[in-house]
Amino acid sequence: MPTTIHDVARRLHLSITTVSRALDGYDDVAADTRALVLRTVEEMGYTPNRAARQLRRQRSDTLGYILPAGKPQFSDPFFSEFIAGLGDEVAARNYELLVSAAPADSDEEKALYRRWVQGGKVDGLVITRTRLHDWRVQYLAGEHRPFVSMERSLDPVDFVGVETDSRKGIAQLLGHLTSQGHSRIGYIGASPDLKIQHDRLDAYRQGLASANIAAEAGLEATGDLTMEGGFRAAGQLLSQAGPPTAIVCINDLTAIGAMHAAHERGLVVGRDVAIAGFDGIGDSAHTQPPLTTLDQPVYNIARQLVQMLLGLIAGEQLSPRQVEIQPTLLIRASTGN
Amino acid sequence: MPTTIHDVARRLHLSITTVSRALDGYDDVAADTRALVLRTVEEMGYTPNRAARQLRRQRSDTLGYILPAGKPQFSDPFFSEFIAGLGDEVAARNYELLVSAAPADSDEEKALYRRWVQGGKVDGLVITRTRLHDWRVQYLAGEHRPFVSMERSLDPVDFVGVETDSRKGIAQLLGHLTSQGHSRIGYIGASPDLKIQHDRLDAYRQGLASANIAAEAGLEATGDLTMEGGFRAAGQLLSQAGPPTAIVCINDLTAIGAMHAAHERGLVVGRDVAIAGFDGIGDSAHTQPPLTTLDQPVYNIARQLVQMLLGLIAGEQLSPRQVEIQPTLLIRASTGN
DNA sequence: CTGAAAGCGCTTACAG
DNA sequence: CTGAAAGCGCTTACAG
Repeated sequence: MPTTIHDVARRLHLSITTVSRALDGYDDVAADTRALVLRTVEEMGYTPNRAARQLRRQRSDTLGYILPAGKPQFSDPFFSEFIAGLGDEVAARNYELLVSAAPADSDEEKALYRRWVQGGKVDGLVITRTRLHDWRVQYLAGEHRPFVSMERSLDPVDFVGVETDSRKGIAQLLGHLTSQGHSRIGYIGASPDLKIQHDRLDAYRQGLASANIAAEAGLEATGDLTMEGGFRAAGQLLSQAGPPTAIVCINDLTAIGAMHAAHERGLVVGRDVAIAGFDGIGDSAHTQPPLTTLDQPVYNIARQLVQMLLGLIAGEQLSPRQVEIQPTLLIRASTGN
Repeated sequence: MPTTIHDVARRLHLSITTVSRALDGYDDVAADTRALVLRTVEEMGYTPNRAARQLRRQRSDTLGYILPAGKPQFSDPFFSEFIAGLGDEVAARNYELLVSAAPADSDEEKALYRRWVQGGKVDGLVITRTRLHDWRVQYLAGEHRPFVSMERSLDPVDFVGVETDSRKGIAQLLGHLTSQGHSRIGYIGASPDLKIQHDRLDAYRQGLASANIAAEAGLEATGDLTMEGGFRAAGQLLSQAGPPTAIVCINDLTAIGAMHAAHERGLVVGRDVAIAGFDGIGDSAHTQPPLTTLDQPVYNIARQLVQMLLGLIAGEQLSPRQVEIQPTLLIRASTGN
């Protein structure tokens, strides 16, 4: 049986009230008493029972994050870094992080969100891979539950969170590619429901337009944010008549898969075909050749999201409520020298 | 304010006792009453408050997992896959998974374990990256708190968990390398505190011995399970006089870093130098060249660990209490054709 | 088959 | 400066 506050109080011939107040730093406790309590608590290895505290305080001191998808997408290093950021910031603020996984827009996902919110498991939630019309956003806003999101959906909701500006970064990347002489530039995206697909495809088309290059439907392919998806989509692009000489990918995993497809066809990436990604995952520096990518500070974004969410929970007036991040173009050998 | 059991009971003119019993599937509730309760609960979107249930039942229905290390190691895909396995199995069993991260053997790590155990946050814990003498193991055993581990420590404790047999796999790998004509075979490991380092270095030496190759201290290097560490250690091995023609690495990340170091020296991996890893992370199939590795079914190991842990918590007699896993040698281009 | 009551371990007005 | 008491929302013996 773990030690309870009663055990501590009994040992010291104090009331549990005093013990509790001494621990929580109230200033109406005698300095001697507080010191005694702290010492004894340390000695006895007492930690307040979280469930009791939570029930009484009507909050859980826990944030929730539900990863999109089961196994495949999970292993995107993007998420490892993201969770690391969430975990570190949460720990620094004495909160806990509850993590689970469910396929995007599935019944499991809905059940999980409902259980966590209605069961009071979490005080707030972090959302990623936001969809254009996102059930989660509408639900959480409707329940008046604090949440922050990476990327906004189109739902008419007052968002708090971080948004990556794909537009400028991709324009910059296309500038780099056209300056290298590329004019047949393809794009591999993902499901049209995703906000990032919406933004990045749009940015790609705009970038072509401002370089006076006509868009071609045959140069746009669809993956699923995984290496496998990138591999397949690049296979299609590269095996058609008039293949692209450069491919812009929605994320790094897609790009790594695309590189693999190019290699398989005997193409030398960086010489015969240029390939670029988005995210700047750690592995992107270690591929062969190293991958040109639009680097997002994922770890720091995660920490910032936690800070914003805790601010929301504390009822602070945040400003700004939306932080815009500019990705950094890292030019590496996969798009020539 | 979320709906409580009182709201449901009031609406139905029933007692909270009956509502609770109907929901929990007790068989002494009239079929009609149960149906009514279930329907109403669905309608009102009621979910029992977890903190209250937990406090009353004296258990949390939550398992805990604390990742080793802060940022760097975290991004090992090994852990993403591992957490995915934990998450999926936990969800299937209606448990929750609490995840945090702390550097191995640090004060933060100790504080976290103590907080979770003593505060009743978790009913049981999963341990990985077990050290030869592991504080966590001793602590949890001393507190009689259920836990399972991947790899056993040398502590005199009755372990439940999964153990990968490095020996046979590495023997097999060395057989493969010597059959390719290699006799100068190096090894890149990690901290000697780690059980896997202990096992794999030992297996490497034994494998050399049984091939009648004398061990050379100069062919053994130390990394830290990251690409960076592998890169540095391989740099040392390859820049000495009489460099190895093959390198066995403690894990895949180390191997990927080592491949990078070889490339940088103008060596063609698979032709000029053979490099092999351990883990079989997804990326290992997509490196250039693809990486020979000892594949562990990480995702399934994680699921199995959860099953074992839930068995322990339920007080079942497990058999076997230790499952031994044989890794599968995947021969790919990084060790020749 | 249903309900009244106790109690899990805390925190926090309130009284002195 | 300290303590007695209420109550957070459940589950579960117990009584009928």
